[in-house]
This record gives sequence, structure tokens and C-alpha cells, in this order.
Amino acid sequence: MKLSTKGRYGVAAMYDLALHYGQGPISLKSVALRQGISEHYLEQLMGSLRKAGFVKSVRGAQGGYTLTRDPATITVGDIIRVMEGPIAPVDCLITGGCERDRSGFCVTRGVWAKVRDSITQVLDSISLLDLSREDIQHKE
Amino acid sequence: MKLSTKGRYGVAAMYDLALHYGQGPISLKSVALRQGISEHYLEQLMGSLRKAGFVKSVRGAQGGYTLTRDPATITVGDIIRVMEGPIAPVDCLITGGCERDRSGFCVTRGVWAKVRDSITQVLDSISLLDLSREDIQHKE
DNA sequence: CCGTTTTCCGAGTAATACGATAGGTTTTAT
DNA sequence: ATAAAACCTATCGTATTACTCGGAAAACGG
Repeated sequence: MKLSTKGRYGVAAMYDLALHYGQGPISLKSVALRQGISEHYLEQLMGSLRKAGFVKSVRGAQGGYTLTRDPATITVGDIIRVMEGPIAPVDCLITGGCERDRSGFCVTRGVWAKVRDSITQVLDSISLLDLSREDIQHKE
Repeated sequence: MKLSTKGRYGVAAMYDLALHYGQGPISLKSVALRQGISEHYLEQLMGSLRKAGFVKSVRGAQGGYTLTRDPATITVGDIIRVMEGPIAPVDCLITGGCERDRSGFCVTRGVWAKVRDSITQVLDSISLLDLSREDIQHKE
């Protein structure tokens, strides 16, 4: 039940961009430095977020990345789904078929569905704006 | 955010034992057959559950495994923790230190703590008895 | 006592994903 | 022109997963 660094780094980077929202393109170099992430690895991750439409990039000197939407409209769940795929503790929740149980009904499946729902509920209720607010609160 | 088969098989096997609670030792062969799990692999998993004190074993012919406690007192969370270690989406929740953030405070960490709490809440609220009851409901 | 059933134990192994690293190309502000 | 930055593809070591294999030890039934 571990999150990979893809998810963690993705959220950290997006949080960093949210903190600098409205300040023009932010270079990955600075994000990687502040968040303590390998710059080259982060490049790959940002590619996914760009293709998913959550960030846009400006190439060339003084270029970088910016959020395409207001931080209030992007949730942690959005980012996790891009970085890690569908939120589901087991695959049979995605594919639908539960091959293990011959009777066609899987008792334990109900448990995993409840877990999925509770994770989804938490992640979708936290926006990038919420995260930046927490940061301000802490600094005060 | 995937559960490994260790967790899934562990819960499936314990659920199977709960269905046969009070009927003497149940052989792994029969559990593996009913649940569609490799018998030899399941052996390894049961070793962990035995060491953790949730099942006891009887060796020799007509031997097998039995729950050490009433199904109502064993939760899915108990099993998952044995099979997969502490429930935590990221390691820094276990170790305590969050090396990434230099200022010593990790904003995203709060998110992962909330996720952990919601997962824990769900898993600890479902007992093996609950699962067997669902099974009966379905059969009716 | 013997043979079968079962748990128990340790080693090995193919496949996969993770977390990078490397080396280059394009694009663009200055 | 130069430097900064995004972009792209490939490679690679490490670890984990989900097994398999081969046996040893225990216990029951006859």
C-alpha cells in the first residue's frame, strides 16, 4: 500500500508550482532544487502532467512550467491519477472481473472497494490551494 | 497504491478459516483450492500469520490451521499489517524524518497522514465475522 | 512400525517496476 | 551567438513480487 515516488514527486512539484502561480514560467531546475528531487527524473514526470493538461511549458531560456488552471481547481487526486493510474487497491476493481472466486462474487472485494472510496474521498477533497494555505499557516 | 497478493491472499485465507471456525484444523490444501491460491505460496504466508499469533497449526495427517481467536476479534487491518507491514502510503510517516524538505516541515505529509488514517479506519472496522456474514447474506 | 498426510524451512528464479542516469535535440530569451 | 531551458529515447542497477522446488520433521491411521 505504498505510494511510489512518482506520486509523491508529482504532488510536490505541483505544490511548488502552485506556490509560484501567477509568477510566469518556473524552471524545473528550481523546482527540483527546492523539493529535493532529481531534475532529470522530474522532467519525465512533468511530461505526463503536461500531456494530461495540468501544466503547460515554455521552452527556451527563462522558460519553465506553469499550471494551466487555478490551484483551487486541481486536487491531489487529479495528480495521483495521472502519476499512478486509477486509484484502486486491487486490479479487479478496475477490470471488473474477479477471476479468483468461482461463484462470481468476491467477498473481500467489498473491502477493497470501501478502501478505494475512502482514499478517493480524501485525495479529491484536497486542492493545491489548500496545500499552499497550509504552508502559509506554518510560516506564520 | 496497490495491495500485493500477500495482503489479498492473507485476507482470503483468513476469511476461509473464519468460515470454518470451530470445525477443527483446516488444511492449506483445501484453503488454496477454494480460494484459488498456489498452495506452496500460501504456506509461506501462513507462516507469517502463525508467527504473529493469529493462527495456530497442527502438523501431520488431518492437521491444518485454525484461528486462535474468535473471528469477531480479528480485523482485516490486523491481517494487512502482518502481511504488508505498517499501513502508510509513504515511509516518512513510519520513520518520522522527512528528509526531502529542508525546512523540516513537509506540507504534503499531512495529505498522506490523512490517507493513512482513512485507510486504517476502514480496515480496522471490518472483522472476519463481518466478512462471513456478508457471505451468508449473499447466499440467501 | 509404516506410510501417508500435513506443516515447516530455505533456496532459487523469472518477470516486473522503480528510480534514476546519460546523451543528445530543439526552442528561445538575451 | 550563447546560454538556458524543455524535450526525447535509451539504458541500467536494484529491489520486489509471486512464485517454484526440494526436501525435513511431525503426527495420525492402520
